[in-house]
Amino acid sequence: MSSAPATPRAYHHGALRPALIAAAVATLDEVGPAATSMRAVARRAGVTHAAATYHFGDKAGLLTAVAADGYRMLAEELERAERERHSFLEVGVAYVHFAVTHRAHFEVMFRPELYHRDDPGLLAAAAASARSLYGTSHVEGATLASGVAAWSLVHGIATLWLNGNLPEALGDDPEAITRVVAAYLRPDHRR
Amino acid sequence: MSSAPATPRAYHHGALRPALIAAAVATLDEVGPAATSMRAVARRAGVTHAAATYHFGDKAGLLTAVAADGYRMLAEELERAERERHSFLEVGVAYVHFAVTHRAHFEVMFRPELYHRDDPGLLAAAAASARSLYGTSHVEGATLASGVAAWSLVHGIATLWLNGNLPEALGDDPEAITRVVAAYLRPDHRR
DNA sequence: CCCCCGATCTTGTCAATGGAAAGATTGCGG
DNA sequence: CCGCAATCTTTCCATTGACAAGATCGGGGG
Repeated sequence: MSSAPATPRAYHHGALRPALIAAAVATLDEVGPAATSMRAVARRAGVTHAAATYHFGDKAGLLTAVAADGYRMLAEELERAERERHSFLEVGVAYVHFAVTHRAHFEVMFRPELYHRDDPGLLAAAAASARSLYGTSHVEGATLASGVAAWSLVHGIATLWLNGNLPEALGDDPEAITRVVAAYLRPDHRR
Repeated sequence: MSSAPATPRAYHHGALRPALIAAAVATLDEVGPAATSMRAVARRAGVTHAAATYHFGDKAGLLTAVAADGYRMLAEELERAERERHSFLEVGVAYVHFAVTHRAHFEVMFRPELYHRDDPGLLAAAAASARSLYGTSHVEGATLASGVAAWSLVHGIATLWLNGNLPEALGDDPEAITRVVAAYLRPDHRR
């Protein structure tokens, strides 16, 4: 009866690909992108590093999958914020919230030298995120610039926060900081 | 007479430390921080990898020197912009200009996991940069938040530009983009 | 004047890494 | 039921960062 343990550890894992991605995210969260190695990720997933190479080609391929997942999740969170809060500011807050709660994904996403920029799946996911950020209207000129201003502001807050570069006097809640700091954007571009 | 060639290549280099830093910056500019190795930097400087280890302790030590140089140069450029242009906006433009023209320094500076954050020389240089950014007045509350807003905005523009994430419709001049985008900051916090 | 000592740089070694090649194992379709 | 392709392992190689030990140089004290 007990011929099949809880984790069969069969020769064929069955779902190694997502398991490796999860292991990569966990490792990235613990030691950061620089110190994350294919072998450590594979060890965490219980396989050899060559198994990871088989599924993703190379290290950049693995991180490409992580980045694509990140863009998908970001698009979803931004859309939900837009849908539920109906506020441009709260979309920005959601952006910072994503960066802080999904640090591994976020850091990989904005370090293009780590992954394959031309991956089709990644490009599609990134485009979806951009749509959520700028809104559904692909406008030019002033509206585009205002969207970039809002994105740059929250992106700056997120990266500076993650690197520990924001003054301590602002407190330790990045979302609250976003609300305070974003107040210095001109309000006339909000919906 | 010709016993001393142009570059003596003596056993003692004479100024290996700054030469290694320059080689590191050149390598960083060419292949990025991830692919920069101690050995490649040492090769470029014409010495063995162990020579670099002797002068900087480890790889993080070398990058600490690069980051400290970067903070010193940034502080200088920001102060000059403030002195010559008398405009808060132009200080932000100078920030983006620094990031684009000193990409190697900038990328290392804001990747703290790459260097020794507690290095005294680095801390001093970073503090000088922060002073130039926020102005000489160390105020709290609203003024601090407005300074962080301006910093976050230009930092976001700089990092997004360096990663190629800004829409192409904005053009290819990051300083011009900064002037356009920064217009969406409330003007009441400028001097 | 000369030698010694410390600063500087090299050689050699080691474990870990990414990648590639080749082989082992498995399960599925014909 | 069998062959075959997908999946995973083993093995190997060049490179890297770090460390230890040795070689070389230069300047100051005797």
